[in-house]
Amino acid sequence: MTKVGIKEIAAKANVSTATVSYVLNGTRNVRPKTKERVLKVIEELNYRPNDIAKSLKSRRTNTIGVIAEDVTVFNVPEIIDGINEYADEHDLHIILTNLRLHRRVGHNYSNVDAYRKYAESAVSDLLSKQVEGIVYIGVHPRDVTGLVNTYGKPIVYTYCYTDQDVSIQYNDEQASFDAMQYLVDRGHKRIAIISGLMDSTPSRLRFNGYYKAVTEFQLPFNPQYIKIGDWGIDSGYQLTKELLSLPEPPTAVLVMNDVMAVGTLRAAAECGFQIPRDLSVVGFDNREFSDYLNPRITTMDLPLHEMGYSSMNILTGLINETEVKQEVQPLCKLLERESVAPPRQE
Amino acid sequence: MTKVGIKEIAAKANVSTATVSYVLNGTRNVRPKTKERVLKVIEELNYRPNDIAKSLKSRRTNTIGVIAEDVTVFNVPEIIDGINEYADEHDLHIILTNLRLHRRVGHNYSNVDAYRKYAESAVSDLLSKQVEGIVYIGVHPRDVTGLVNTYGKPIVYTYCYTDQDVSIQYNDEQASFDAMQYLVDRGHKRIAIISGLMDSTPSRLRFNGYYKAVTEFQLPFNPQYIKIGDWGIDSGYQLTKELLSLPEPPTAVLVMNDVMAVGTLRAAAECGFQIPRDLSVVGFDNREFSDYLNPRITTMDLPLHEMGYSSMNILTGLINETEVKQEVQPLCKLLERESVAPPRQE
DNA sequence: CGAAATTATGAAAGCGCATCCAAGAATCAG
DNA sequence: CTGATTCTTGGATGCGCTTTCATAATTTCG
Repeated sequence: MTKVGIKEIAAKANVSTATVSYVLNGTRNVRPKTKERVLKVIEELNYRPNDIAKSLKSRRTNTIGVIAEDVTVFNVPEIIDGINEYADEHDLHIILTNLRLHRRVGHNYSNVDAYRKYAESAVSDLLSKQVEGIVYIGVHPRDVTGLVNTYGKPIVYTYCYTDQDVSIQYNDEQASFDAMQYLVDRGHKRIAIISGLMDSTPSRLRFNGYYKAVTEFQLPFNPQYIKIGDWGIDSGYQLTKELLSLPEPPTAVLVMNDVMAVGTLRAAAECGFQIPRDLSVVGFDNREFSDYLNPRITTMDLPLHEMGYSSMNILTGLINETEVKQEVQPLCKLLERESVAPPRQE
Repeated sequence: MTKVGIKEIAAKANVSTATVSYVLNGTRNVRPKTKERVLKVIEELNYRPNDIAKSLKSRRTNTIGVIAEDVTVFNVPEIIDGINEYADEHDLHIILTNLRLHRRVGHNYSNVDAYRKYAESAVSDLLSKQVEGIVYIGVHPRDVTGLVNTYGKPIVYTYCYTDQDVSIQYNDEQASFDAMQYLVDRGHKRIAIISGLMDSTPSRLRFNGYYKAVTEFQLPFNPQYIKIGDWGIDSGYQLTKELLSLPEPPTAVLVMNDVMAVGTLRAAAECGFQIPRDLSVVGFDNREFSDYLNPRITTMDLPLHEMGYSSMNILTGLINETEVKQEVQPLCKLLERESVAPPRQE
């Protein structure tokens, strides 16, 4: 099985290498007879074009670099899947770089400097590989402004915020507002919120959505209904306990991720609050387990697939310098399940 | 920002392109003075080597193709992470192809022919990209013998079985036996099993482990304790109900995945069985949610990361034709949590 | 039927780099 | 100081392909 190239094909088919190239790529008209002859030899010799050589000459690799901060984090695979769908449709290849931040710098991603070196080295490798653009997938929707220099190659960030480059992120504020509206529609007025850490942009945006709803729907604004968690299960548990021991506990709580909502469920059970009868709960993220809990949690589904797909769409626009499409911000969608009911009559 | 190559460097540093190449790769001694001069120009011109050209000439791409049947399935990201760890350590790159079987052929992967074309096209693309080897990640640990022809390039399968090529899979039988041993050690004798579909190799292997334990520990063998589920939550629910309505219900049940175990929990709650007091449960897979349930499920953790890492290790051995290492079969590890207790005195 | 228009093919250059072959510069032994 | 030895550098080739420029084959049509 010796290496067979365009040259061998040409020789055996009695044509020039140019002709072989033309039939291979359909770049130029070739007489049907000649074409057939070449094709036959290609078949016989089981020829497979060498994309490396092709790329060197044509200066196109049809390859996109994808940098994921950590593929093991729940949101990432679905985003990658969206990227893949686009790639399949457009005959693009994906080189995946997994920064493995989780393992390398732990869970504190707030200090961008701590992992910039990994990101930069990843970008550098990708540029050497001649990718035509880069998609950067964060694991927390936080601010990564000025993270890496791509030396002119287009880059699109997703699942994180940046103001120097393009970034695709769902509408956090809207999602939060929508959840509130859903609760209000069912008659709730005393609605608490368990937020994530406030150093995170989406926490602030989601809080904005909450506050906007409070104002717009003229809900009672009770500072004690506002709790700041740390995204972890224990803080959900702890803060829910605080909420439920209030003289006038809320009838519903908006929890900024499903993990904390698990804590909420536990706390409610311990305090003798039945969900949703005594307390309605809306989560965020639509984690798989939210459907396995008892009750099944009503939660905000994130448009992850769309974010991946859309990132690629924008990116290829940048690459080909075609008309920059109007970016439509992907929207979250509330998944109705069992953790919300109207408030009890008092 | 015009393209700068080795040639421009050479010109500006007053050396030949050969010399530049030598300092770049350290392939040959270069006088420190010359070296420094070249390095300085490289710095100044912000030169970045072109891996495409490099690969064409050197005939090495340092690139491994990874084919995942579906990246959104729970086991895959962790395997990829293991692959990445190895790749990082050995300066290898990963081209990821996501077959997206989930979306393209639904959940029935038993008919290999249904998706062979996708696999073959993926392999073909990867070979054109001149990958040095391929890792194939299944989503069900099933038999994929003879799936694709790689035309001589090494391929390693993981999370699936094949007997024509190398495949890395954890020891299913052992895992099942270990779980049984754990239960027996705590005093259980009447142990039921809820298996997955029997068309799957691991189901059979795990059943073997169960049966081996029954024999070895001289447990009562009750055919009614053997239930065949379909991996889904409902079947776990249904079969547990059947188990619990037996005249002499089991004191423990080994459930072949955590999803079905969720059904077990629900059924037990409905039947007034308290877990673990009235029924001990051991799951499989260590899904994230198994730690969020009430009680937290004791489950078999799969060595996914190790499988990825190990696959790469074996694969690079194949590529470099070094001594083929003795394959050590990765082992599952029981995660003790709250769903197992000694049986009640009767 | 023959010249012009059209279509099909080839020869060769070169993408950016690694590396072989040879030669020049520096160093050393005596 | 000279020839032998070692260290350092360059010229040139080619990896497998695309593409330009030029030429040959075929068709069109007056």
